[in-house]
Amino acid sequence: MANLKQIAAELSLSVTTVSRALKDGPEVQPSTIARVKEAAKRVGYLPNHHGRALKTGRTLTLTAVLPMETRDHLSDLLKLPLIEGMTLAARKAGYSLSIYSTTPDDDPVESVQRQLQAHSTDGLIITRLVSGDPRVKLLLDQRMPFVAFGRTDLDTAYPYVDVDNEQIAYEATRRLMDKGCRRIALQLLVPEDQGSAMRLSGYRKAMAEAGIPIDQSLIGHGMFTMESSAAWFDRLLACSDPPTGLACANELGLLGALHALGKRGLVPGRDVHIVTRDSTRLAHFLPAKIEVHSVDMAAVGRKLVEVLESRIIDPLGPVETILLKGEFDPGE
Amino acid sequence: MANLKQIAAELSLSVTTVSRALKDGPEVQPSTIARVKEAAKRVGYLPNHHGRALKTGRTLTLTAVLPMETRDHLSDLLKLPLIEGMTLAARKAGYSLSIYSTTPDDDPVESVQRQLQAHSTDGLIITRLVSGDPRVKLLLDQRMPFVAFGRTDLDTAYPYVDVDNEQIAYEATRRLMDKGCRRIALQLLVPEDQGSAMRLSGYRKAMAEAGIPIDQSLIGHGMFTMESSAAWFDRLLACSDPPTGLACANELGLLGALHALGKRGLVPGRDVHIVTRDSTRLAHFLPAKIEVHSVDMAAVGRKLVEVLESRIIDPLGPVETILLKGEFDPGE
DNA sequence: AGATGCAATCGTAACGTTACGATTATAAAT
DNA sequence: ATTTATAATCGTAACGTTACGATTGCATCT
Repeated sequence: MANLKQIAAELSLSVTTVSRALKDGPEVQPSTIARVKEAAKRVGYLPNHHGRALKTGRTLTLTAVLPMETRDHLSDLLKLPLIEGMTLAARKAGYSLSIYSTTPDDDPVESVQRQLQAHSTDGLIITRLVSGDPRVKLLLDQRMPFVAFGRTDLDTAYPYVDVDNEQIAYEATRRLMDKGCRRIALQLLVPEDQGSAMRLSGYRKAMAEAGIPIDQSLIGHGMFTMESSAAWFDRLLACSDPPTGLACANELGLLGALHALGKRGLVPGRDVHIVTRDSTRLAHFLPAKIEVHSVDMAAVGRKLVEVLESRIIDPLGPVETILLKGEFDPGE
Repeated sequence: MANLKQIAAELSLSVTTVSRALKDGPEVQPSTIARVKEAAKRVGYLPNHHGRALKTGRTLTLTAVLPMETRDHLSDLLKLPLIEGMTLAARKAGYSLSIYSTTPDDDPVESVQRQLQAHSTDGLIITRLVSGDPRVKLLLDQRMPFVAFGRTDLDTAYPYVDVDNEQIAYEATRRLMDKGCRRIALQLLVPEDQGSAMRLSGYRKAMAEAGIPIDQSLIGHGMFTMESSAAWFDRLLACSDPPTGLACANELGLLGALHALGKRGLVPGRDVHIVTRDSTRLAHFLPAKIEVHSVDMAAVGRKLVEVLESRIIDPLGPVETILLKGEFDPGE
């Protein structure tokens, strides 16, 4: 296979000059640069990744640690555009992207540690942060460039990309108000989760602006199945003053809501208005009229790589944090 | 960071001996091996990927070339378990997996070529083979270990993993017959596609066994949207002797069929029986009674890696080809 | 003429690893 | 006591690259 040595021999140059010529070194004569580049192209030279990595310490590889969702495959819908966004952005920046899938019984800290020590990556993308995530501290300590998808409750600054849950919930609530709803149900996932807290805050803000008092019974937590979701919405619709606007937490929540409505013969878009999150695909195929507020996951992937890249280039630079806004899908 | 040199210095041994001890070389005294391993563990030694790759020529990296589906995001459902299967199997075998996403305007041959020449991977997984796929020839010529997901019409032998479309269509047809259907509609994607040809063959076989003549009007091609799919099924249902069994090509096809049925007030499972492919998720959430015949994509991913691995270990060994069967999802 | 500066190129060493032949020490055989 | 075999360890080179100081040639200035 072609390498610098061969090109050097062929042109009676030193390896050094060839190396420099290929990166347009200012010390090399323009005519020599041209000759070298021509020869490199002719013999199909591509730099050897490992020789370079060994010498420079840069691997031109990024690694994304992604948890496998064996339990809830619906949320996977979001993961694929994320992967696509990351891989393409990485490629554009000259990196290749390695995917490290973790199973539920993998120790997340250990999986990060292994990546660190094998020196096989220039930067890490971590996802699914937990409260006080130990990986953040570990990576900061070791000075391994990284970026997190999501925030957690740490007082140290670290680079992350996250979805602006507050804005999303605010806009969803406002949209339901625009449809005339005043009693609006908000479905959340885990109350202790940072994202859910932000969503609640956005909801509260919209309600306060409209001068509508908060009814705690319209705020629900912890529905992870369609069944439990349906049961909750069913209970709400059964009460004396039922909600006329529903903000679903995700796709499962939407299906639960539809189920509950169907049971009572209520029609979405007429009797009740629904806004849901990140369910473009499903909502698109359902006959019901549903508004979808979603985040461009491919953009999240791109941003993750961009932040990580700038982190690698300048590890001591300002800590970038990015919040991505959601948008309503255009109506049909 | 810990390396062989440091361990050697600490134990007053040569780098060679340490290197050998860590791989249980028979030339090293057992007591020395123990000492070395203890020291390695203590200082947190992990072999440097690039030093090793440079010396041995093996990178311990596999690369999967995956096309991005900007057009039809539904089929993506199948890709995520595929990725998960591949990454986990790769990890188990001591490899890391790199994802190379290609956009529709990437030249597939060039993308493979780049991987080849950068010497940055031990093996390639290629997908979406086209008729007479030039990549197969290229990779065989260059002796780069690879495995394909899917078959194509080449007379040269090459390793692949594929889905047994013939068996799947056969079983789907049989299942509909078991429900009492005799007029069975078969929806296919692209007629010139190898997979569709095999499906047709499986359908024909089942029909022949049951002594039912083939009605060409019940075999449909090339529906890539829900709308066109709905239109086709609608036309079928409108005719004088409509089908009572529908075999849908994929999720879009299923949605089209349901749409057509709903329009005429027909109920799946009562008036018409439906079998569809790889739509577990969607079918699970729809109220309609639908049978789903699906292939375990995580298993496909695992098999791809396993075949590729054995290819790397023994490039001149027998060419493995694997056909994976589909299965009906268990009823509720 | 000799010194000075600059442009262009070269040579050596190093990154961390492994392959392989050389070397030493120890025990067994003559 | 000398040879021979064996076990254990060492030293050197190499994989392909890049960093850096050294070297060469040539024009310019005093």
